[in-house]
Amino acid sequence: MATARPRNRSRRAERGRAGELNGIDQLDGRLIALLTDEPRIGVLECSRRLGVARGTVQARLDRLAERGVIRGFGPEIDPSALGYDVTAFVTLQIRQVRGHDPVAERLAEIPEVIEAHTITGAGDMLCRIVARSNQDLQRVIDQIVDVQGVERASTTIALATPVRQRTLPLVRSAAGGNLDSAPRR
Amino acid sequence: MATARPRNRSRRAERGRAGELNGIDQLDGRLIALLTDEPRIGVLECSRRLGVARGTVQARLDRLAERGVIRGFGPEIDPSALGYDVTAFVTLQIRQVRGHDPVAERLAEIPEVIEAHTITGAGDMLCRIVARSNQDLQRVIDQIVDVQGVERASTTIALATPVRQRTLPLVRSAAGGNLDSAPRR
DNA sequence: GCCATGACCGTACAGGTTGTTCAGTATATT
DNA sequence: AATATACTGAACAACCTGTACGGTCATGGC
Repeated sequence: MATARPRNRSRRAERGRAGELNGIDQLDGRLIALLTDEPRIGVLECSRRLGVARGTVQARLDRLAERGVIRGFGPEIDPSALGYDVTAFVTLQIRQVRGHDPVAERLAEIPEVIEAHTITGAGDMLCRIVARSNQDLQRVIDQIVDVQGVERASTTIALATPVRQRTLPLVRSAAGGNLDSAPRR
Repeated sequence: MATARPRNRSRRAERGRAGELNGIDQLDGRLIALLTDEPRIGVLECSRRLGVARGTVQARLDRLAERGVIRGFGPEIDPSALGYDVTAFVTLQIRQVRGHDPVAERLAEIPEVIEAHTITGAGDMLCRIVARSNQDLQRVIDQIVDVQGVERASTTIALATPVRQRTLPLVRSAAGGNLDSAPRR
């Protein structure tokens, strides 16, 4: 039963030289999918589930990490479990004197600012913030408005999150198709 | 040198009965901080770095996971490494016939929709989406507008992300203060 | 057609880690 | 004073990791 499993025929064609930059093949995709819903399993277990050799999984993981596709395996913290039940988006108007960066630096010092982007359109920056309550939200917003360079802030509260942050569907479509579990074993 | 290390005096006071819901003490915070910037280290290594017994780290992790503070350790995927270089925020106006949910379900079927919230204010929903290029963005937006119930979509492109999604500062302030590395050992 | 290359497989070994259990000690609560 | 909880330190077997090796196969250049 040694050579029963057919090799992936035209792998090199997909990854070899061309397409190496963004390439993600099905195995990569399945690996990511597997790790996404059972993150604590090890390399060996992955190899068993995916039906490939351990070294292969190891190599794939290394390459995915190296290419930056997998940025890390840090713990995902749920702010609401820490008492930060309110999420809001704040659009900032910024005094166009010295650009966004000094503002961003100040924003970064506010723990409740979870994320900040510079944007096109009506506003200049968009921030995601959290707070312990609507009252607390006011406090956070005040802090933001107090930042040098911020002219106006308009806030929108997130009521529900029907689609939670996710990337798997993206991986799935980048890998081309169905990433369901293992072939056998 | 057995009992040299002073115990954390008033731990029970913080966690015991009251405050148990959101409580995160400094050790929890340090543990999370540690795992955040070196996610692949194991329980044993954590215990060494934090200067506590292995069982303690294990217990803390279990409890944090159980309480939902740590949602998981899934791989963080960088969409831009997959070729999705463009990030945008789309505010949706929804025909108020049957609520948001049917719309959310449709949105969830679009891989490029990374996140979706229902919101207060001018719009009804706010989505974060990604695309391979500005052209591709048009395609994604079209898909969104095609969703039954979506009346209008106004899009804002994220140009830069000076503050990347983060939760550590939150943990730091929830745990009360400085979470820097280990005490000794 | 031949060979170098890259990806994969299967195997092997040492060393470290995990899961688990246990008794012992300190602190806060009753 | 008794009890419950949290932590320590130690022990054990089972397992996994890092690493290395030789072997196979398909691709692409010579």
